[in-house]
Amino acid sequence: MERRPYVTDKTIPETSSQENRLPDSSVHRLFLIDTMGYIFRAYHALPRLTNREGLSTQAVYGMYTMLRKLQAIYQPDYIAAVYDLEGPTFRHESFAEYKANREEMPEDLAEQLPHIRRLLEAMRIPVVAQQGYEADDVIGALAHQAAAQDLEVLIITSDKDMLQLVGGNVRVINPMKDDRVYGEEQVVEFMGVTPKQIPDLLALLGDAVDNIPGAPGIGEKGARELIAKFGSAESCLDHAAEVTRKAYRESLENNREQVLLSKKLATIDASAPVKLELEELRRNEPDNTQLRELFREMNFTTFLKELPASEDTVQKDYGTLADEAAVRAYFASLSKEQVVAVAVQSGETHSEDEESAPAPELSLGLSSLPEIGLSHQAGFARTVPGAAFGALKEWLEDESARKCVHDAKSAHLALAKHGVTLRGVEHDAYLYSYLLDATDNRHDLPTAAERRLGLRPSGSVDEAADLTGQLAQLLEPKIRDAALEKVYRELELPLVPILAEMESTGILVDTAQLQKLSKRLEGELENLTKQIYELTGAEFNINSPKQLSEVLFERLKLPPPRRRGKTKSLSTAVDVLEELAEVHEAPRRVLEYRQLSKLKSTYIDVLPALRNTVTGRVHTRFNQAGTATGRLSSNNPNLQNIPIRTELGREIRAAFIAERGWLLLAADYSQIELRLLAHFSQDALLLEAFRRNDDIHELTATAVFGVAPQDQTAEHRRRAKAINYGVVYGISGFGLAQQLGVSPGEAQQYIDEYFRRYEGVSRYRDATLDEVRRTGLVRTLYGRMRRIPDISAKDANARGFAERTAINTPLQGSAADLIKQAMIRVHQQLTERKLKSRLLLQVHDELVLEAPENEIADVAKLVREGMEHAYEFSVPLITEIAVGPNWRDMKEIAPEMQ
DNA sequence: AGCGCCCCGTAC
DNA sequence: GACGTACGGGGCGCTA
Repeated sequence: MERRPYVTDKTIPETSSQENRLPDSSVHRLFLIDTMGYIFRAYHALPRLTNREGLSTQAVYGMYTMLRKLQAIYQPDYIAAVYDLEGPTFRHESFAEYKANREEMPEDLAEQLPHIRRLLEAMRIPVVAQQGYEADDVIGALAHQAAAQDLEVLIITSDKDMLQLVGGNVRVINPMKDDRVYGEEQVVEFMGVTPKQIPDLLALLGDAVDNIPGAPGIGEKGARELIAKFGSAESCLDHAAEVTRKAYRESLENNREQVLLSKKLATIDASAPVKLELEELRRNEPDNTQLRELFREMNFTTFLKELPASEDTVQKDYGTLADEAAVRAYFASLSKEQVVAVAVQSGETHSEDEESAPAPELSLGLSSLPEIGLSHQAGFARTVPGAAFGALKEWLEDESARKCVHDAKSAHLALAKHGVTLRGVEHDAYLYSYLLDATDNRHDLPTAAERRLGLRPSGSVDEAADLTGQLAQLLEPKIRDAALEKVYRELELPLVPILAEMESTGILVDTAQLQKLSKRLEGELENLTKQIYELTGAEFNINSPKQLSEVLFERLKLPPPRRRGKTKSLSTAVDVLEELAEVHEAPRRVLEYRQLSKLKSTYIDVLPALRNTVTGRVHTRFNQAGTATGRLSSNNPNLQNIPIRTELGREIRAAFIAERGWLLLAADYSQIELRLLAHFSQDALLLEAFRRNDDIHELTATAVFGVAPQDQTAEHRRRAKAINYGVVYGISGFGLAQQLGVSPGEAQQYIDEYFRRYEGVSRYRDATLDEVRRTGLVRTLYGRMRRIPDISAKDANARGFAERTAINTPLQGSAADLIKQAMIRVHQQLTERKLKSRLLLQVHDELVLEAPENEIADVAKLVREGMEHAYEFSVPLITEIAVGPNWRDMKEIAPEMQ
């Protein structure tokens, strides 16, 4: 390697004296790293950092940052990471209590140590340690020998004790403080004594960390003065009588042996029997492959990007199956158990002729895998041409042909377009990735390949199959280790074809109705705009909160809200405007404008545009890997947030209609999360209430406000309902106050009373939080998991959020598990009974189906049974079923009507 | 022009 | 200063 010139002005702070600069010479340089000392300090100094599997990583991160930086600045020729070994040293022999009050190493630091060893190995930094000696002594001995050979020695440490080694060619850098180089002059400047006097200083001062006693009553300032005056600890003791200050004099006189012992303990023993083998410490080029692997595991994406591109991203040469015979031969060559990774690419080729329909195009990549769980051989993928379609279809539809895919739902949909029903999928790397880290919302193949394999795919279908196979091999054992097999096998995988079918069915939307609505709103919005301009005397963009805030609070000087947004401007949120509406007409109009404009732009004008021209229906996409709790999400369009609360909103809902001769059937779980709370907490009051089918909000109003049901007002009920749901959300006084519009103090009283009355819920809350603190994660009914790393965060805000998440996720997530199970049961029944009725939508606690009129009765019964008995709980589940021509005008079917 | 963030509002 | 989970529109500032 080319030698860099010695340290330049740029790398050494100007503030220090000339001594701070290393002499410009051809002398070789040695780094000696006080490894454990640095690790401890980095661990405590840096904010907690974890990878996506919950492993703490900040010490590894700090270590690499430090090494990278210091190596770049100082370009050492030789380097050694010095460690302590377990076991007693001569210091323990002289003083039994030495380091006796050391605390046990925190678990989340201990777990990082092996990875730091890997880091050093990957950076090819040799590790040095000597039984019976501490790192200090080993460093002392090595520094001593190296200095004798005229090497420049730089000791990397945050330990003040180590400054005693400074002198001549030996200097110290404290990377936790700055990147300054401490030579003799800086030590005197910093410590007030010479390097050689450091043990004397410590002899008086002691060291709480190492349990070295010192001379009680003598502090930093006193010790420094005494040593400066008398030169050494021994001399201080000999001249104790001359010390004027009484406390110091007596301490020196009474602690003579203790001071001498302390000095012995604080003195670094440069005679440790360790021999400097310079050649073994020569600095090497890092092993980038190992580093890449480590960074990927640690999730250090910025470091990953710095590394030179991986060699294995070069395009592999995949084979081709040229004709039907080749395809058949390929499948014939596979054993029955062989899992094959499949990647589907479905596109459309547009011919020159604009009029003709685009020709569907399908390409597949196949990669045969060794049995999942066994070691993976390099993926070998084959692209199959269209000519062999028949043979391929046969295999794809063969339930017994085991397959592995990434995003099975997309594969189903793509193949369905070509008349192929995909069967035999066992492994879905997309779902594996999601279940392993639900907090991350990107699990697509390129992202997963980059994160988990460190590969940047080029995008070919054969390569996709290869990567799919590799990912599944990597993730499947992790699924087993994390106990996620149940939720995968019983819920997520069986759900895939059901969701695919729901998406492909779509729902009918009355676009003519929406267009009429759109016209009407357009006029109303125009009116409101005019009125608002008149009322405010300004023409501005009402859609801009920033401009609106300026008009309301600067121009009109309306009373500003206490709450402001994250940016400079004051909040114009609904609760703020409602308050202002009492003193000015404009905010009222703005609220109306907002409502109309929101509904128009988000739903009314969007839905017709998203209607499929072929089916005439709207096909949402359900994301099965998009939420942290296990819920589905819906987009393009989002059909899980269609308005229901306002009259105008319900107009939109009315545009969702059934086919001629069919009806929509909607089935809702009643208060599902509160029932789950009753089940998990086993709270006596809640259990009893649900078993008797009592009104749960009424019960809470009675419990919290002490008002008998017959005396309760609507306001009592409203508050009780907010409290009940507040508990599910991980309630805080502040949040409930916000929701109810009462003071935080009052809200807190409600909460306290709630937990006093619902003892079981209170115990459940405590137990859940305790468990999260122990395990760092929560689980749902089916074992779905979510990591909560911030549960022990120092930041109270972050910790509070973690606690609320910890309470909410098992409830919301179990409700998600439950309805997924119900969907599987309902779908199973519909298929088994060969009914035409079909699932259309899932809205978290609601299923929407479309049924021919003559199937309604059967379907209502089957849906009720499928939902209410999807899982047996300590309380009954209640489903409310309603039927109608559209999603607004629905009439309930009571169970006794069936 | 495209992207990402913020504010806001819809659902459960 | 947000009691939980989402998606999305418009504004707006940042990059190009």
